[in-house]
Formats: sequence, C-alpha cells, structure tokens
Amino acid sequence: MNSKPLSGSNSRTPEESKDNVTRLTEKREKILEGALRVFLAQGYSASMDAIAAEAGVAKQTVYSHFKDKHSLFSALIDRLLDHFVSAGLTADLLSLDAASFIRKISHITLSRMDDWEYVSLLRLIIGESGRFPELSELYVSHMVKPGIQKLADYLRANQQVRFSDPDATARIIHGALINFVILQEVMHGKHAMPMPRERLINSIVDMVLFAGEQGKQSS
Amino acid sequence: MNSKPLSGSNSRTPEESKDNVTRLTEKREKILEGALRVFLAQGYSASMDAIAAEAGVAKQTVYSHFKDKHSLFSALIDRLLDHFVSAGLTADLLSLDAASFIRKISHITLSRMDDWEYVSLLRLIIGESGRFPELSELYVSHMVKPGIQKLADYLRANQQVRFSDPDATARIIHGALINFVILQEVMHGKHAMPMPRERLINSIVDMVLFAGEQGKQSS
DNA sequence: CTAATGCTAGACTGGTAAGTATGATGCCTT
DNA sequence: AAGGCATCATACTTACCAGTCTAGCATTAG
Repeated sequence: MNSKPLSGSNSRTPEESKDNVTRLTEKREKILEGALRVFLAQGYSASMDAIAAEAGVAKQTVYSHFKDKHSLFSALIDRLLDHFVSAGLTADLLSLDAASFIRKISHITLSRMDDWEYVSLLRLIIGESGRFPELSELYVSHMVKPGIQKLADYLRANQQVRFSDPDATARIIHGALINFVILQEVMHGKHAMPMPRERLINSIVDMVLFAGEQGKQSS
Repeated sequence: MNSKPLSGSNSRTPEESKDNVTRLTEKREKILEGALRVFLAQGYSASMDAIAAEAGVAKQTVYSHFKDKHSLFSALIDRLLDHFVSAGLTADLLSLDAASFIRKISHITLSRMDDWEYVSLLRLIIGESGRFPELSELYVSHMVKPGIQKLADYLRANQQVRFSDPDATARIIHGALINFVILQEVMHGKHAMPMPRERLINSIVDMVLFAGEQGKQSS
C-alpha cells in the first residue's frame, strides 16, 4: 500500500535532477493520470480525495494545478479527446477500394470496444451531457464531426461507386458502428444480444456498396 | 392531471370518497411523477428532498412507499421502460411494403427526438450504466432487443427483397437511427452538425432496399 | 367516540465531500 | 548558506444528503 520511493533518494545526482518546469509538468501528469482512472471508473461524482490518493499526490497539490474539480474534469476530457482524435484514419487508407476502405475504418472503430478507457469515456461524456453540455459538444465537434466528414469526403470522391447522399451515408455507417459499441460494451448488451463484429461489418459493406450501385451508370 | 376513475367499490359518500388503496396508489403516482422530473433533469445524484418537494409530498411518505433511493430509481426506470416499450411497431405496419415499412419505423424512432423524457432517459441509462448495469441490461433486453428482433423478422419474412443477414441489417438500421438521436439531442450535436431527419431516412431506405437487390435472384 | 392508518413538517444523525488553512519538509537557485 | 518554491500530511470549515424519528393532523372504519 505505502509507497515512498521518491523521498529518501540521494541528494544531488545530476543525472536525475529535474528543473522546475519538468517537476511541475510531471506532477500535473500524475494528477491527470489519477483523475483519468478515478473519473472513468466512478464518474464525475468521484471525490477529489480519491483522485489525489490515486495520483499519489496531496490534495493541495491538485488544487495548486487545477482551480477546482470542474477545471480538472474539463482538462482531462480535453486531453482524452485529443488522444483519441489522433487515432483517426490516415492518408494511406484513401487509396483503398471502397469495400476495403469501409471494412478498414469499421475495424478501427470497433476495435475501440476493447479499450476500457474509450468505453468509459463514451459513457461519461453521454452521462454528463446534461450537466456539462460543452463537453459533449466538444466531443461532437472534435471527434464525431471530423470523422464523419472524412468518411463522407471519401464516399463523395470515390469513382468506383456513386452515392446519392454521401453525408447521410457516412452518418449511417458511423451510427451503426458507434451504436454497436454503445450497445455491446457501454450498456453491457453483449451477453443479451451477442453478434460478432465481422457480421456487422460484412452487412455494412454489402449495404453501402450495393446502395451505391443505384447511381452507377458510367459504363 | 388525470383523476382515478377506479374507485368503484365505495361504500359511502360515493362522489368524493376514496378508499385506502386508491389513496395509496395516488400518492405513489405523485411520487413517481416527481421523481421522474427530478431524476431526468438532474440524474441519480438528485436529492430525495428535491424529489419529495417536486412531488408535493413529505419525505417520509416517499420512504413509506419506497425502501430507499435505489428502489425508487429502479421503479421509475422500470415504469419508463414499460411506457416507451408500449409505443412499438404495431401489427398493421407488417402489411406495408419494405420501403414504407422502413420509412415508417424510422419516423417513429426519430420522433422520440422531440420527447424530452425519452432523450433524458437515454442519457440517464447510459450515464448510469456503470453504476447500475442491471438497468442498462433491462433497457437492452426490454426495448432494444425486441425492437431489433421485430425489424429483423420483418426483413426475413419479406418476399419483395431478400436480405443475406437480416439480423445484422436490423442492427445497422437501428444503430443509425438511435445514434442519430444520441448525437443530435442527447449530445447536443444538432447545431454543430445539423441534418434533416428526412435525409437520413431516405438514405437508409435507399441503402436497405438496394442492398437487398443483391440476393434477389428469384427469377 | 375511538382506534387505526396515512400523511405532514421539521428536526436530527451520521457520513461524505469541496475547498481552505497550517505547518513542516525537501529541492533548486542565488 | 539562505530564501523561495512546490509539495506533503493533516485538520478544518461549510455544506449537502440519505435515512430516521417525533409529534401532530386528517380521514376512515368500527
């Protein structure tokens, strides 16, 4: 339980010495990591004492880095959104054919089902979207909107298949995938209504490609 | 709003007298209505004092009808699930052709976007799915599963269009619709990424029908 | 009338939590 | 060496809240 590896160490040891800025950001990091675990596990109702304890830091230190609980919470959500946003679709995917492309981004999206942090974040943001609408709006504008936008752009630019409404189609694909995550993991529905990811992905690919056939009148 | 016409077996003063059972259920009703407003507005962290006040009832009365906060909360969610479950798809829809059927149930599902109670319930159940997994499982097994089941059954039985995987297709349709509700209303995304419901529905109909064309090889 | 039952209003208990205050300790800079 | 700064441990203040208790009030039934 008790852990104090830092206190009794040597005096100087230039190798390990850290300047002020480093120490500050290190503490801030520890706090955010502790807050991450506690907030994601317990929701916004988690206590600041629990967060400080989890971070291995005095409560006062938390308050010296963050004005109050809400500031810490917002900073954490910002950070998490940034983290997950970076794992979007990269440029090399754009060269794929439609079927492979849809399949690939479906796999990427559904792979987040295995990420406890992502599932908890989703639950937390939706659950607190009443109390903190600005956070859910941040989620929408930073993660959902760009994702759907890129997907729609791909569909629009694709020469292989012509889509009558790429934006709406992108929303359908995204909705089917995210709702699968919410249903299976966030709402613990995987036991009551199991379904392998592959089946969902196959059906999505089929639907999207054959829906596109409608407008395919090039040759 | 509505009075109780049930009090038939009254012995004396027929006009205004109410028997014990009626009075009991009336109080219980007031409590549940107050709890509904307060829980849906503030989440599970709402105080019992606030609920009693909103219900226009003494706090002790709340505790004489419900063992504790959790019991009241569970009873309320049960009640709400029952209420929304009843508004499902009725038998007369089954005679519609595929396009009209999909369009109709899409409209029904999306009409709940305008229902503050439904949107709040969705937020509440997802938000508390960490603390109260049994409630989200109830939601899944009582509302989502039967809904998807009926939709899949329709798709499976439909002679007009043949679907290679009706269950997965039903999930896609349902996911696209529910996620639209979550994105636009629960997470306040309707300003950041507006889209008319009709556009979504049209695209869903197109996708579903043309996807079915694939397996249509009867003649 | 009387007893029973349900309700009300308010006080009370015990516990938790946000945020502050205090005094001490150790590290860095000058 | 000395002052400054971040940190630490702990206690404190204030407030809220779940759940209980009490005493009085109203209606109903015997």
